[in-house]
This record gives sequence, C-alpha cells and structure tokens, in this order.
Amino acid sequence: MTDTPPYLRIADELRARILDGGVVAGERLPSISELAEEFGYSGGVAQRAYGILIEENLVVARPGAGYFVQSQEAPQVLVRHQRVRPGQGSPVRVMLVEQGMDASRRSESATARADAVVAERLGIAAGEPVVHTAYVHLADGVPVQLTDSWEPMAVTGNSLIVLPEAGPHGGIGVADRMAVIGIEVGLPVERVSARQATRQEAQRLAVQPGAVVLAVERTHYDRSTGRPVETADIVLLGSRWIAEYGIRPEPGAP
Amino acid sequence: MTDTPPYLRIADELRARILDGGVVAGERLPSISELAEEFGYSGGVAQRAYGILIEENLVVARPGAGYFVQSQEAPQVLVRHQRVRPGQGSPVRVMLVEQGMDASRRSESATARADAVVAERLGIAAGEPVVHTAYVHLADGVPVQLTDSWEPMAVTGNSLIVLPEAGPHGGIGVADRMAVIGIEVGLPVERVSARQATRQEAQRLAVQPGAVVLAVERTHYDRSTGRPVETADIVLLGSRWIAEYGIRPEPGAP
DNA sequence: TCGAATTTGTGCGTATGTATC
DNA sequence: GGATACATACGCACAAATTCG
Repeated sequence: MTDTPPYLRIADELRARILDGGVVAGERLPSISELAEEFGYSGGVAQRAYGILIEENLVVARPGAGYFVQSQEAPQVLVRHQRVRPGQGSPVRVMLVEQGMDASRRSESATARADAVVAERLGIAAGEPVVHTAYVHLADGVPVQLTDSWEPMAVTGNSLIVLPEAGPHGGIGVADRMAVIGIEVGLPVERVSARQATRQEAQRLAVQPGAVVLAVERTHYDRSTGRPVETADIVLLGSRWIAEYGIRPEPGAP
Repeated sequence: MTDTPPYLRIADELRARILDGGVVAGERLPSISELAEEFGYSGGVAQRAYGILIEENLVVARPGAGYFVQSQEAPQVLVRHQRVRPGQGSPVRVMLVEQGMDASRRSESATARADAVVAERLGIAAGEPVVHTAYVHLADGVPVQLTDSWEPMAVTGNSLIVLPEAGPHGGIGVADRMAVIGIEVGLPVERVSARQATRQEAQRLAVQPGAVVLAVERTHYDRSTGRPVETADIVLLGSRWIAEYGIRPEPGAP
C-alpha cells in the first residue's frame, strides 16, 4: 500500500532538510551522483526528485554547478484597486517604491492596426489604427512585469498624448494622460486568469518556459460615455505576485 | 540545426491534425502503439507527445480507452465584484445558473482551531475556535471550484448561523447570513494568485496534478467595525475560469 | 589558455501497474 | 477473464555547461 516511490521519498527527505533549516538559502545540495549513491538508485531518480523541488520553487539548478537552495521571498501583494493619486504612476511602481526598490521600465511604442481580440476589447472595428506600447517593468534591474497596452487613435490621435511615454505628458499613467485631453476614467475593469508563460513571455521575464503567471486583461473606460479608451495585457510571475482587489472598510467609515 | 526531436515532431503532427479540423472534438486519436509503429519509435516517445498536447488542453486521455480530442470551451468569466443580490448565492452559482447549467455543491463543516495563517487573516489569535467549511462546487456534476471557508466562533458562535449550510438560514451565502445576526459586510477583499494545484486539490477537482489554478484568498469584513468575519480559500481551474473585478461605467451614469 | 573532470539537461527505451472494453 | 490501452517508475546514453588545475 504505502510504497511511496523512491523519487518521492528522496524529494521528501531533501524538502525536510531545506524546511528544517538544515541547509541555508544559496547553499549547494548533493549532486545527482552523490544522491544516487547514497540512496542506491540511478541518477534519473535523484534528478526527478530535484525536478519536484524545482517545481515547488524550493531549489534552483545551475547546469554544471549543482543544485542550490532557492531563497524564499514571500510573494508581494500588488494592490490594484486603490485609487492611484495623480503622479504616482502604475500599481507596480507604487509598490516597488514603497519597498525601497529601484523601479524603472523600458518601453516601445508603435502604431498598428487592431487585431480581432484587441478591437473587441476596445469596441472598435478590427483594422482600425491603435497605438501599441510594450513595457517591461524592472525592479532593481530584474524584470517583474510585462505590459502590452493598446489605445485607439480615434481617442488620442490628434493630441499631445498619442505616445504614452513621450512628449510633455509622457510616462504619467493612463488616468492622468486621459485627463489631459478631458477624459475622466474610472477604476479599470480587470480580468484575471492563471496560465503558463508562453515562450516569448518566459524569455522577456527571464524565467523558465512553463512558469506559472498571472495574466491580467485590463480595460479603462471613459466614465461619461462608457467607451473603452485603453486596454492592456499584464503578465506577472505567479510565484512572486498576488493581486489584491477590494478595499478593507475602516473602523469609523460610513 | 533544425533537428527537432521525434516526440516534438509527433506532437506537432497531431496538433496540426486537430487544429485543421481533421479530427473532431471527442474523436479518438491513434493509440500509443499505433503511433510508435507509424513513426518507428518506442511507445515512450508517442506518450510524451501526447503529454504535451494534454498540457495544452487539446487532448484528454482515458486509460484503457485511448486518447481523445478535447472539446475546446472558452474560459468563462466569473464576475466577482458585482454586488450579489440577496438570495442569489455565490458568484459561481450566479454564473452557472445564467449559463443554464445545473449548479450544486457538496459541503462539510466542522469546528476547528485557527492555524497561524487563518488566525492572521481573521485577526484572531492562533488556536481560537473557528468553523471550517469545505465546499466542492459542481456544474452539471463536474467539480469546478473548491472553497475552504473559516468563520470565527467569536462572531457566530451563539447564533443560528453557526453552520453555513445547516439550520433555518443554511446555504444563503456569507453576506445574507451575517445580515441575520446584524452584521453588514461590504464587498470582500480578494487576493488573487496563480500557481499549480496541489496533489489534494488536483484530486478534488478531478484534474491532473500540476494543473494551473487561480487561487483566491477572500476576506469579508464587518463594515462598521472593520473586523474580519469570514475568510476563504477559493481554487479555480485556470484553463476554465477568468475572474473579473471592477465595474464598467454605464453611458449615462453620474 | 586549455583540457579533463564533474554536474546538470534531454531524449529514449523498457518493465510493470492499472483501468477499460 | 483476456486483450488492449494508458500511467508510472526507472535506467542509460549523450550533450551542454561549469569548474578547476
């Protein structure tokens, strides 16, 4: 009955050593051949055991060097439904600055024609011109979030804010930029899903393909007309981020 | 250069057959031994190819029967920040009923002592008594959502609503039940993360371990005191559900 | 600078167990 | 109950990366 296979027993053994603090973060773990000899199985068994711990984010492998205990940083909470005060920028930025980290981003804008999916989300016809901006948000130089944003040129085309990151009003966030051209946007509608990173996303985030990500589909609406004015795909590493929605009531609040 | 390994070539071949519509949803695909013979490799190769297509949700395996083309249902949007009208029940239930599906659930309640995590979320001391309820939500008999809910007995202990699913006020949802004892709760705070299903969760959801899930940590607060009155862990299958937050402004709204 | 030893990564095969028809 | 089909575990061979003398 209770014949747990060797590779699971080895994984359990190693997990216990790590969680009990027997081995510290960054420390090297036994090599495949050492484990194989210690337990009396072939290398494949030990390797599969390590595979489990890697999936659990407890261990990181460095080819040619060995297996090492992964430093366990608790996932950070990203408050998404807080009204952003003017000039603060995006939720990630707010959070990173709070944590005393260096927040920066790379971006690239280009005009394009809306594909079927984006057109549907923006309430326009497929093929209509949009401005597409691709962001990589960095924390202390490490990529932590991907954002792909689309804005219909029918909304921003004749204004100074056509390009999100350029001009006198560059880089101040969707709400503030829209305010410049007299459009008031409310809190965005966000659709959150969980999936595995695509090959491209994994590369841009510098993680292994197949890593679990939180994918957020965000849309800002013009508050008075109800028309969509911006939509974005946001990709966050699942093991590092938690998205928070809703506001905890204050004791004395109405 | 372009020596893609056999198991990938076979997967590509099968994927093409499926996406081109050569095989219809529900139809049976070649068995492992058939593929092995057709391509001239051992069974393991064909099996690994199928493993890829299963991860992509294109194929489903039925032991003893064969591999079948999975019907592609688009993930459903679960609106979570809509104020639930009294008597409607949980967001999943609302959604399933809208879709004309049969919504049911199994539940099991028990008193327990709060562990450190739950205590932290409920703002009580670890070890204090709570009522723990484990739900499995079913759509047409298929499990679609797991919910583990905890309520401090300090809040509900002396009332008729101690057990969420029993008594005169059983099964009507957190907000309505709390209203019975004079507690008004606002919209819950929800923390959303993406990860892989644990072994237990995979079993309860009847999916393969390692499936990607959306994990929601929900907490209801007493609106007047700000005190947590209920917290829950909600697990949804990532490939089937999208959680929506925020409300799209109406054209004529203030 | 180079090369040998060590270490991880990948692909594939085989034996055995279990579910279905 | 036998045949067929999928699931799991393990082992081996070779490639790629790293380390170190």
